[in-house]
Amino acid sequence: MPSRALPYRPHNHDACVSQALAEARAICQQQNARLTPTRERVLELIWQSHKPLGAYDVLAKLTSEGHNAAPPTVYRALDFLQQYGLVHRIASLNAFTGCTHAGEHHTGMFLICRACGNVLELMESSVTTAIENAARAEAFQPEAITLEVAGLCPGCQANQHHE
Amino acid sequence: MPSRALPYRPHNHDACVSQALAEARAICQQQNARLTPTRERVLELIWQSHKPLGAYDVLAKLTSEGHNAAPPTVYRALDFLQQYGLVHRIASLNAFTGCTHAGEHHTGMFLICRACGNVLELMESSVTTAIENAARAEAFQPEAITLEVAGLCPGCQANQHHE
DNA sequence: GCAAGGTTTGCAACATTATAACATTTGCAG
DNA sequence: CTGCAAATGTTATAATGTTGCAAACCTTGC
Ligand SMILES: [Zn+2]
Ligand SMILES: [Zn+2]
Ligand SMILES: [Zn+2]
Ligand SMILES: [Zn+2]
Repeated sequence: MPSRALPYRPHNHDACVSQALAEARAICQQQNARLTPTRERVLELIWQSHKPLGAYDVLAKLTSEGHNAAPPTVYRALDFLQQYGLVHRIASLNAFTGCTHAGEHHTGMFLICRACGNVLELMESSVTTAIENAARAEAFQPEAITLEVAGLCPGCQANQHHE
Repeated sequence: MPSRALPYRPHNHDACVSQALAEARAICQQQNARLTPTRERVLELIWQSHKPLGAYDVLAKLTSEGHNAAPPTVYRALDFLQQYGLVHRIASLNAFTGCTHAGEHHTGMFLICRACGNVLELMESSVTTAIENAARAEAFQPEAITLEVAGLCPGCQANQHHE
């Protein structure tokens, strides 16, 4: 499996997209889930960049393509994609981003640049473990972790100096 | 400063509220911020329990008290309270909860019980540090951390067995 | 093939959460 | 008192997400 490019720097993003789509098709086939045209198109739209997309942004792109879509169309597709671990919802942005570790059963940690909007998803099992241990120390049984870090990506830190 | 009770178990919650209000008054006085009646009342309403309250829940309580309130009334008060670290917004719930470490300059970690809805705010500097280090390892400059853990609190884990 | 049953989609309406814009009032300093 | 900034009232609207039901569509067993 090819490694992922960093979202911040220019890269062959078409490769990101095609890799994500290929993985999605494989995962769905393996799990007997139907990656219907609408669902696949929504996934592809979300992967158009590394900036999370709002549900209504997706909706607008669909309708501009002539697709006869309404909010439930998008939310249902997003629900499906989340269920199979193909996209993540970023709670602090009310937006969705393609999962860069699909099929790996993980807890994502998201680095969100407040300047350029790009998101990098990390999979830091040590952080996840530390969080779970802190929860269990309070006798709390953790099930789902939302971990989102806002700040400045490397590129946007550099740009700060010029202003 | 008295220590905080765990939200899950029965406790003298009036003490939680009065402590929170006293701390809020002290913090605002110290910072020359005006804890106006509306703002103080909103803070008190949020502290009515350890379950986060939606902005419109607060609004409903205000109007039911005869207060002539509209959405901006509540959101402005909440903005103020957040700014001075007196309440936190829980992104995964679109709701607000009283800060149990007001004035301590911290990053909260929230344990959210999906069964009873209570929230416990932890201040785990080791977790925070681990997160920041993971971010910096990617040359990312972290500024704000959203860390919310959904699961089952001790009480609700026990109740699961009886069903 | 084809009927039955479950899944997916279309569609309309609605619910919830949050903000914008502008007028008015209030508190405070000079 | 006067003038200014901060806070609030008021109306409208934007942005995000859900419900309910009917139609279209697979798939599976016969
Ligand atoms: Zn890319
Ligand atoms: Zn950036
Ligand atoms: Zn309490
Ligand atoms: Zn609970």
